[in-house]
Amino acid sequence: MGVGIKDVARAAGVSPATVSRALGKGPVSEELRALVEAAVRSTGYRPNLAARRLRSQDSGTIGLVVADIRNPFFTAVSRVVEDCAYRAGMRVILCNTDEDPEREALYLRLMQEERLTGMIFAPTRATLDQLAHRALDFPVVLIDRAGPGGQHDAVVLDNHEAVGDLVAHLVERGYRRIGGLFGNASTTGLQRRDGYVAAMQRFGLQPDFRLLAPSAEAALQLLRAWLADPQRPEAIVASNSLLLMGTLRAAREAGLAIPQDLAVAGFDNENWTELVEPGITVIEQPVEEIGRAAMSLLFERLKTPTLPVRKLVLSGRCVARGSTASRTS
Amino acid sequence: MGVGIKDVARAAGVSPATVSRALGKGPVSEELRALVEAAVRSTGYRPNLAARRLRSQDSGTIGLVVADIRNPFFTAVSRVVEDCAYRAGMRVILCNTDEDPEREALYLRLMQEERLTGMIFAPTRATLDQLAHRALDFPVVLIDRAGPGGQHDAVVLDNHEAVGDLVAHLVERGYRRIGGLFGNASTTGLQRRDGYVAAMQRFGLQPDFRLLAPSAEAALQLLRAWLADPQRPEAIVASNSLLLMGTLRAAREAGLAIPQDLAVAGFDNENWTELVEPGITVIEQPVEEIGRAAMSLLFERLKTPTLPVRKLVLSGRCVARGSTASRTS
DNA sequence: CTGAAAGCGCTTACAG
DNA sequence: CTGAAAGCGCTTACAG
Repeated sequence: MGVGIKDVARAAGVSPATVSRALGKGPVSEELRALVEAAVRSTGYRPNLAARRLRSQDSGTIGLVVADIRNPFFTAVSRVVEDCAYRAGMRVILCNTDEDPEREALYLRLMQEERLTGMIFAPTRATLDQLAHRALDFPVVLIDRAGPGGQHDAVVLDNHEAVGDLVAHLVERGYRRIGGLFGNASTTGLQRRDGYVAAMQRFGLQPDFRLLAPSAEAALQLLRAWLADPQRPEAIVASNSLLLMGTLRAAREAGLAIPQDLAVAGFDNENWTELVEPGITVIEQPVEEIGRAAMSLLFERLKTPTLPVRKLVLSGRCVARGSTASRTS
Repeated sequence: MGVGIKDVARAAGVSPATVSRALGKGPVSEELRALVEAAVRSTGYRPNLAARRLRSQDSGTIGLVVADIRNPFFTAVSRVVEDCAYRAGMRVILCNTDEDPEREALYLRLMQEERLTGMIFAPTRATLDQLAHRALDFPVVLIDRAGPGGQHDAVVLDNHEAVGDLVAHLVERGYRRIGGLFGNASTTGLQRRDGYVAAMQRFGLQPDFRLLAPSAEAALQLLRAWLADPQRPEAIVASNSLLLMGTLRAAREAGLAIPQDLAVAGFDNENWTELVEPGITVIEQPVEEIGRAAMSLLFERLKTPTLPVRKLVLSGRCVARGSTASRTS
């Protein structure tokens, strides 16, 4: 079963080569093109992409490798990436690594076997370091996480600036003991930690932070102890939406009123941060732009492989809400 | 560039056929297998999946076609589906239709060109109706949406029961004028509408519902008028998390206290429904089980194509929260 | 513009 | 168990 290009050729009374050209960009006379199109319709022919990819040596496939599609940041980015890809006639293949370097290595192998056209990757620190040594057969654009310098194009948030905005915002409103919660698996968490420390020192304040697994549960556990401390922070800055959610849960559990007993600020302008009362002050990332920019960098790299490495650093937007209202006590 | 199976064969001193067998499940002696494995390592060989797929006539690819990956229900299901697929050595290719029948048709064609092994599909009503006529070359498992009978395996929520639980819950707590908000693009919205009407009649109450586009914005707009009506409902049941979010926004905007001025209940146990105050009463769907069951049905269908059509109807769980506390007035 | 022929990189009957 | 050969369904130089 399965009608192939030869069946179409026979039905149209032309050669398989002509069918191929009529379907692609090859030069064909209008008459033959019409014959072929009619034959395609009458036979119900559908090209076999595996054959096309093998022969043309072009998989037309973008790999998108992220920590977890359920992280809303990656959900949003993936939607943009897929729209861009389909519009360009390409497929995307998505992998969730759960921040596990072994799974990252596994999927990198898989991506090679797919003979990817290009990849968009949010690596863990461990893999980011190795990426320099490792030769991939396709261009890579890093998103969300990238080291200094680097051999790959990247589009990231200005983490230093963003967390600085958050700290400044809190200081302005009278908070001094500002604690930080940062993910320990990605460069992003560490960059935000660095930005936090720098900002605190700029204000002459004592940094006080914790690195932890980037999950709501981990944050909740850690904060149970931290918030019980008499020297507990007046405010918490959380470096992603999962940690932020854990922070909110912990505050509720401890019976702390926000912001009177504990101010809260974090990253990612999720729906719930607005719906909760009081609303949570967050840094909104330009997710759409991040996705589009990553695809643009990739396409430009494919067109001109000799381009110098480019790193796009985008600014977040501080959305101030009730969770960081001025300290009145 | 690119080392192929022939290069490995030469390095190992065996035939390409033997390399292929050693890498696959073919019968090979232990000695030759070891030679091949060493050669694979020394050459850095990675199989070309396009070639393998073409030759073996097995794409090893699952299509997952949903309305929008940003809908948390689909986000969660997609994660489960991908885990199952990768564990079985298969790839998944994801498409977002935005409930647009034209895009659904486009992606169905694409899936045929990919020579899918199988597909998991959440269709709109329009496409669901056509699916009966249309011959696909691969098995399809419907999720979230399915008609009565049907020629495809399916796993869906017991919508009738779930919405009945919600209505009963509200009635028990003293609400009578219970309005309904249902999506108009999917069978799910209509089934929940039907369940709502049936439940209201069972309690001798007057159904009062609206069908609308399944978006928070549409719900917000519609409710601006509805909630201004002096005969406005005492409670709103919303048929998915987007409509529910719009409902909450509208209530806030209108200055209505929940549940005193307006009780609210809906579908999908999103994080925010718990974090908001009061918490929102919702039907929790067994998303993990839905994803796993869909993959199981698909794999069993592939193994035994003659199996009778199976439709799995799973029950939701009613999570009662403050948004539907007993009516005190 | 068109066709005949070669070949992309594998797997799989077919012999042995 | 192993190898030589054919072929999956296309595209693309190569001639004309």
